[in-house]
Amino acid sequence: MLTIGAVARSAGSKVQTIRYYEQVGLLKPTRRTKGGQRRYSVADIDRLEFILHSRQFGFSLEAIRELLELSSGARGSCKSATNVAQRQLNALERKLLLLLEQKKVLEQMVRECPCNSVASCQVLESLRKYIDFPSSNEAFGGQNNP
Amino acid sequence: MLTIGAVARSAGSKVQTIRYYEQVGLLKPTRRTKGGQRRYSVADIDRLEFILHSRQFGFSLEAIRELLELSSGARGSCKSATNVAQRQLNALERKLLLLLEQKKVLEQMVRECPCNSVASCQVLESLRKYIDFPSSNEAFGGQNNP
DNA sequence: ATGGGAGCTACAGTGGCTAGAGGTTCAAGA
DNA sequence: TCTTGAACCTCTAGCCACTGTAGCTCCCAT
Repeated sequence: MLTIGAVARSAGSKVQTIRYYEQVGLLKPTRRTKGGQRRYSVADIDRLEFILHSRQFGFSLEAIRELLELSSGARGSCKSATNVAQRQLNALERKLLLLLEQKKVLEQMVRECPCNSVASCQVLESLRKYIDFPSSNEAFGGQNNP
Repeated sequence: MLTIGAVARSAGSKVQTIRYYEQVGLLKPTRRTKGGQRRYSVADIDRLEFILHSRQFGFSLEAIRELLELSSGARGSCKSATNVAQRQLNALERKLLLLLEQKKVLEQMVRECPCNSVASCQVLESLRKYIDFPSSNEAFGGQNNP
């Protein structure tokens, strides 16, 4: 039975994040002391770690909700979990293509800039003239960077 | 002198986005009709396109503000613009490393899953057991995915 | 009994838009 | 000139996944 602070330290997350996961229903409400403080069991901690690991792969909280349900064995199969992972992988690949393209063009911009005057700055010039690269308007659910 | 709708169509953005950029000060308030509707000059449109191009490279609105100021030639040099671009490139590279690592592990998970039973699902198993990969806590300013 | 670190709730803010409500304006056609 | 109705206007709320703060209360060691 650990306090929320101890759990946060050992899992490498923040206290607020844990409370947030409870608030949005990813973690079940834990046991509480008389005074209302949360106390965590091993099962609670396992569930939190599952969530944190999943977040590391960029799974959205919605996807994690799905994975947790599958993991608890209530319904669905391994196939469903693999589907969720595959969807994530597809999104990841689209994102990667986009970023690689960005990188390529940015590198060229920086490389080609003579850095003499603003008037002839290659970076600024490119940004003024730049025309869309192909695979731009892709959906990629909520990767955000903490 | 174009309407906001015409500008949005031709630039491939949304009307709300343009108004938003004005609201946060990236676009200067434009000329208005007697009735209060915005009308855009060529210079206004150039500025908008500069912003949209920059967004395509993942520059934050804050960075774009800086680039716009440099672009207008008020102060700063080409070197500063290149610095901004270089910073973006560095962030991009960190992000790419992270995503590539994610991809590698996700692929392995999916590949190795026998998809027979939930009990032995490789995906779920990995998420339960997974331990941090190295370069995780990197800051990468507000790439978000529209 | 007391001090203080750690917990609690509730709410506001982040970035970069996006969507909707509810009202006004503009320009083309009758 | 009048009438449509599409397009404009402002304002506000919502998205995601947290993070930070204010102003409390609790728990435990001394």
